[in-house]
Amino acid sequence: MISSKTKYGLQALILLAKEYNKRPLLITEISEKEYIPKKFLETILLELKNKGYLAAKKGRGGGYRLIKPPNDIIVGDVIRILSGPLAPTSCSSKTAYTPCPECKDVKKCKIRKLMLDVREAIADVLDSETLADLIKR
Amino acid sequence: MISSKTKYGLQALILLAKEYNKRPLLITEISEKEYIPKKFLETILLELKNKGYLAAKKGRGGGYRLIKPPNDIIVGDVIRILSGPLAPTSCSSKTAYTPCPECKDVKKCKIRKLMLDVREAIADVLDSETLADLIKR
DNA sequence: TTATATATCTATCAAAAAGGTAGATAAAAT
DNA sequence: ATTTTATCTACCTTTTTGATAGATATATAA
Repeated sequence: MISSKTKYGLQALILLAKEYNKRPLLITEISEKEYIPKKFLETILLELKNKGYLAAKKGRGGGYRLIKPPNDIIVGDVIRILSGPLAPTSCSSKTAYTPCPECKDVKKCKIRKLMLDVREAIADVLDSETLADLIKR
Repeated sequence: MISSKTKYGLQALILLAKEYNKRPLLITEISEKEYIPKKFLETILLELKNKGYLAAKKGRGGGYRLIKPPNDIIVGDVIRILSGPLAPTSCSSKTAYTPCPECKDVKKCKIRKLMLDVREAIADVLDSETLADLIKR
């Protein structure tokens, strides 16, 4: 299951993508439209800003906007930021590989082999989907 | 990420599958071979028994054994028992569908549509893999 | 320059889930 | 009867999730 945080982040990005190159959106605005707790949303947007996805402007006429065009934003990357690696186990992660502490022989582990397949299946979907694709669905 | 519980359960089932139609395995035995905390493993094996996957026998010469042959056991089903639905959101689950509480229109939700694809990708892998396949990897 | 509108920072907090453990009890075999 | 095993009852601790309150910094407009 993805966390509420991740879902909220995607919902916000979808709204922001629709206003790309138009006007910035306020935290309050996004919060109300999507029924996302405002203070929680604050922390999510801040994180996405710190990771280089959003620009923020304070004061009247301020708010958040997307930095990159929606078709340059890979959904898989957004989810990695908000939820961590896509892989079902750390030993099957490409971006954050670590072997299980008690694993006798990583190369022979049947569960890992299966999870590598699962990871690939998930990544195939999420890494070929941009924010622009998502909106068009 | 799958939980330790799920990983432990799969490890135990793999051992049990290798002894299918031979001898029952003791909790202690599985626990020691796979470095699984014994008391925790107890609860996992009990759950798999209650779901119809294992038979248990008390007393000397007892232990746990698989009820069904390894190629009749679908890994996806085992994971559903130990971790819950495969889908990334409840609104994208086939076996445990519930809409998000604040969702305006489930049919139009872009995130859900994406997650349905992810769910399918995961299920394609896990529901076509039996315990027998897993061991052969 | 002051007021107002906005994002940002600091510091917590509560609830739920994950990951266990202790110790008594029941049942089967010898 | 004794031993060996699973099972049940009842907790417990740590981590993660999902927040909230309140002060502060910064930008704009009057």
